[in-house]
Amino acid sequence: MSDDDSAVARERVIESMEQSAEVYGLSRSAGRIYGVLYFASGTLSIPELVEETGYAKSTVSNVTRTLSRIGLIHRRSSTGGGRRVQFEAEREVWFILQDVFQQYIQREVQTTLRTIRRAEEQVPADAREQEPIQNLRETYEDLEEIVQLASEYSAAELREALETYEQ
Amino acid sequence: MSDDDSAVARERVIESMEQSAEVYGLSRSAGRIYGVLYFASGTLSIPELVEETGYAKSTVSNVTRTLSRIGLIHRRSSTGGGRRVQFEAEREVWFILQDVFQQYIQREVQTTLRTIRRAEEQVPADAREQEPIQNLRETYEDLEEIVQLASEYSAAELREALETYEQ
DNA sequence: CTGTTTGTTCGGCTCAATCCGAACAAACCA
DNA sequence: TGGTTTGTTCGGATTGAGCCGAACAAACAG
Repeated sequence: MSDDDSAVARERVIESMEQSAEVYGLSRSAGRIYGVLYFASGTLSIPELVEETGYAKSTVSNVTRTLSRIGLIHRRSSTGGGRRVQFEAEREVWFILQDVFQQYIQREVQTTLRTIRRAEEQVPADAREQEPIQNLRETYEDLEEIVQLASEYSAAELREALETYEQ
Repeated sequence: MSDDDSAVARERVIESMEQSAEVYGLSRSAGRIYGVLYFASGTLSIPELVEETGYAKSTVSNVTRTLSRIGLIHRRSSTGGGRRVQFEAEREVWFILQDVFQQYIQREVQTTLRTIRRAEEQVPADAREQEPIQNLRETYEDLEEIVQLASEYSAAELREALETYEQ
C-alpha cells in the first residue's frame, strides 16, 4: 500500500464532499476546503489552504468565513502564537446535520406553517379551497414535530428510535 | 370575506411554495406551477398553465416535464377526451418528501458510503487518516438506516416513533 | 387536404454565482 | 522605521441556470 493509493482514496472522499456541498447549497470550493481541513492532522491557515487547494487567497478567505458562520469549520484564533488565523474542521458530521436541521429546515417548515395557518383563517370554512390547505397544514404540523425531535437526538438514538418502533 | 382575500391567501401559500422549491433545488417557476396545480379544482393543460402563471409556453413545457419526472405532478394523458395533456398536482406532500428521501438523499448517502468504504480499504490500518474516516463511515451507516426507515413510514408514524421513544 | 391548436426543441438573452487578481489594511519582524 | 506576511475587500471575467420567442412537429377539425 503506497502513499499514492492513500492520497487517491482521500481525494475521492474529498470529491464526494464537494458533491455533498452542492446538495446543501454550498459551492464546490466549500466542499473541498472542508474536506482538506477534515483530513488535516491539526489546524490550517489560509496560506496553507491556498497551497493545498489551489484556490486564490480571496476565495479561501470568503469560503472560510461562510463555513465558519454555518459551523462546518471553527476559527481557532490562536492570537497567542502568531497572527495567523487557524481553521479546524468540525468532524462530528451529525452535529453539522443537526445544525442544518435547526437553522434551515426547521425555519423553512415554520415559516411555511405560519403562512398556511394565516391562509386558513382567511379562507371561509365553506370554500372549496379549505380542504387541500387543511391537509397541507396537518402534514406540516407533523413535519415540524419530526424535525424538532430529530434535531435533538444523536444519530444512533434516532436510528434506535426508528428501528424499535412497531406499529 | 371577499374573493380577493381568498385569492391573496392562496397567492401567499403559492409564494411559499416558490421558496420551498428553491430549497429542494428546483426553480421558482416550478414552485409556482406546482402551487397553481395544487389549488386547481381539477387538472390543467399547458395553455391553461400559461394563462394562470404568465410563463412562456416553452417554460411551462420544460417545467412540467421536470415536475412529472420527480413525481410532484402527474401527467393525465387523457387521450380519450382531447389531445390536450392534463396535469394534476400530487397533493400528498408526504409522498413527495418520501420520494425526495428515496431518490436523492438515499442515493447521496449510499454513494458517499461506498466511497468511504473504498477509501477505508485502501488506507492501511496503522495510518493516521484511519480514525476520522472510520468515524465518518459510522455516521453514514446510521444515516443510511435512518433514511431507509424514515422513507417507509407515514408522517404520523414517524412522528409517533420519535415521540414515544425513550432513552 | 388545409388550417388551427397543442406541445417540444432550439438558440439567445439576462442575471446571479463563483472565482480570480489587484488593491488595500493590519500585524509582525528585523 | 521599512519590509514582509497575512487577511479582507473590491471590480471584473467566466460560467451556468432560467426564461423567452421562434421554429418545428404532431394531432385534430372543418
